[in-house]
Amino acid sequence: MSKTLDRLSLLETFVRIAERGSISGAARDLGLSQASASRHLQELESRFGLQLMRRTTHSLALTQAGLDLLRDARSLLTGWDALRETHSGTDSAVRGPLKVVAPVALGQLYLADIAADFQMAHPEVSLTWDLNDQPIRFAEVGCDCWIRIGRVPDETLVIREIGRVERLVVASPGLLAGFCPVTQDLVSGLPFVALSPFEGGRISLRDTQGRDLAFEPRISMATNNIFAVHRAVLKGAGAAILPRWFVQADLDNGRLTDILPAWRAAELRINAAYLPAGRQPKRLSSFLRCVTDQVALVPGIGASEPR
Amino acid sequence: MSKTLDRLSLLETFVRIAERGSISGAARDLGLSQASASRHLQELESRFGLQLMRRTTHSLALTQAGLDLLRDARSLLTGWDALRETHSGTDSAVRGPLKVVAPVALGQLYLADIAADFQMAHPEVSLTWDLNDQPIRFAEVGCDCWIRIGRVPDETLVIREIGRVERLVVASPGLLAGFCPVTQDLVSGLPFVALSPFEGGRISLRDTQGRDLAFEPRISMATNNIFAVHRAVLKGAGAAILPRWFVQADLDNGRLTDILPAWRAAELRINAAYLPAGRQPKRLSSFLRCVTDQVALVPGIGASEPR
DNA sequence: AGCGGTTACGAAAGACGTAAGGATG
DNA sequence: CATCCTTACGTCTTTCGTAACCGCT
Repeated sequence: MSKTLDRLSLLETFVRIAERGSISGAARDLGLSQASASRHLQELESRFGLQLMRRTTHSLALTQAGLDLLRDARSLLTGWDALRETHSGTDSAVRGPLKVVAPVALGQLYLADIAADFQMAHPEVSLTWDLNDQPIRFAEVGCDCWIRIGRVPDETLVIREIGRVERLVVASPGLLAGFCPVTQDLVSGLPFVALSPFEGGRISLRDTQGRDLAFEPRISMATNNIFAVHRAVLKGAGAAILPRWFVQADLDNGRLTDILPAWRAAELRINAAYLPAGRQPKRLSSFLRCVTDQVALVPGIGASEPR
Repeated sequence: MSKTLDRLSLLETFVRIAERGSISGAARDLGLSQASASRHLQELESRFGLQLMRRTTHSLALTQAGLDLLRDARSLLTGWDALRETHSGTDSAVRGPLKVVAPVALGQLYLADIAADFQMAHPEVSLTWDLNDQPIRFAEVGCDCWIRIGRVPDETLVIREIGRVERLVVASPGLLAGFCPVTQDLVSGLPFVALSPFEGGRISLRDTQGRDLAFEPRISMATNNIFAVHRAVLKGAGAAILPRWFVQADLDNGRLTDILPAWRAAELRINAAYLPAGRQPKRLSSFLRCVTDQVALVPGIGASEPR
């Protein structure tokens, strides 16, 4: 067992191997020979006295121990990165790779603009913008920041609320022809277009005075894609609960109507999650600040206090 | 500039040099030659491109940059330590050095017992138990856990409440001869022995129903030592506000009286502070758990929820 | 003069890449 | 059979300790 091999380098190699699922790939990335990368991994295993990856000739799989280590290793490396940035004599700019995972719909509209602005404000940042609504295995995926609507299913991450989604009940004027004006009683008779996952088949609303209203709508159509919901609602296939930021333009030009202006579905939190490390690299803290600030300007997204 | 020297080792050497205030001393500690330790420091400075310590031939002084780095370096090293412990194949026991700074009075009585019990429960831990009521410069001192009554003057630390000090107004039966029973009105006529720092010369009490009572007592004696207060109060030099944990025995055997049983001075928080690192080494998390649990058993110290 | 930090030098350790070996889909 | 990981080997980098050098107190 060697004594002098840089411990952080060992972790870097390990993390890269885990990300790429390949020793030779990681070696290419890091400018090492395959042999070196392989040795690094062995060295790490030998130091910890446990197997991190199970090797079958043509594939690598993290062991449970490896999976556990992966998260902590990333956290530590982030810590080093931040330390290096904070204490480098030459004032370092915001730079380096930054991988963000965000929800599809939000991420391809407003957030995409914000992300693009951020990148252009910091040209030395190399931004990876992955849109994905599914829970990700943060530790394995190697991302720096995960933006998610609603609960973040990972207790090991630091969660920070960056906004809230105001949701309202909308429908096209056509659909409403026979219902005008819509009352609380009549709304339960409307067909609804549901955006999956749709919890329990019930819609729960609350009005400005805190009163509750719940009913089980007739679902005319269900889809997991918000744009499909949108088209269906425009055509009059049903009413729907949609985020204000998504339908604001339609409300303005009259293609959709907020049919129960006093009533709102529960707000959803927009959370940003990242690894706990003593400090964050500038590119991440800067990105979070940027997103938080910009998101607050989007109609129907109440901002939370920056911390 | 070398490329392969272990980055964490560099930081370790730097931290040790800063703690010892001497390169040769640190070298001895770490089992290196003076030359190596010196080179490590130079190497670190060269990598960061700034001067960490100002050397005059016979003394070392941290520069501001060095001071800043010190804290983050410790945090990172703690992170490595925790990672190594968490992921070592051979199940690691609670072990290693642990330096705690605690308040003098609390630290030489109940807390000393708790600390001793902890050490005996974990013989492989080498415990340094420094008692000090003054604010310490955490980053420089190199301690792992700082227990302090009241506010912890360091925003970079993680604070955790481990208990609260209930304080009551006590006096010796002798002093009370002419005042028995003591009423709210009469108490302001009593001489008081003050425990410095004594805020603003005023005593503020609150009763069980939330009513306030404040007065400016005549101070017969002021000292920063709680044992001196204790002796003076026993002899009848005045009443005093003292923690319940400190006077419980005297109350039980009648040498002191809780003269206003319905009234209490504001509770003081007992806080534990430590460096933010992703995870804590077992010896620290284990110590915190032990202290929190044990402190809850001391009369007059309300425990907070463990997290 | 003594103590402590820095620099020079030779020796030893070890990390790297190349290349060969072996296993799997 | 192509790909990918591991192992062996020779080279070369780099680090280490010793020891001489230099500056303060």
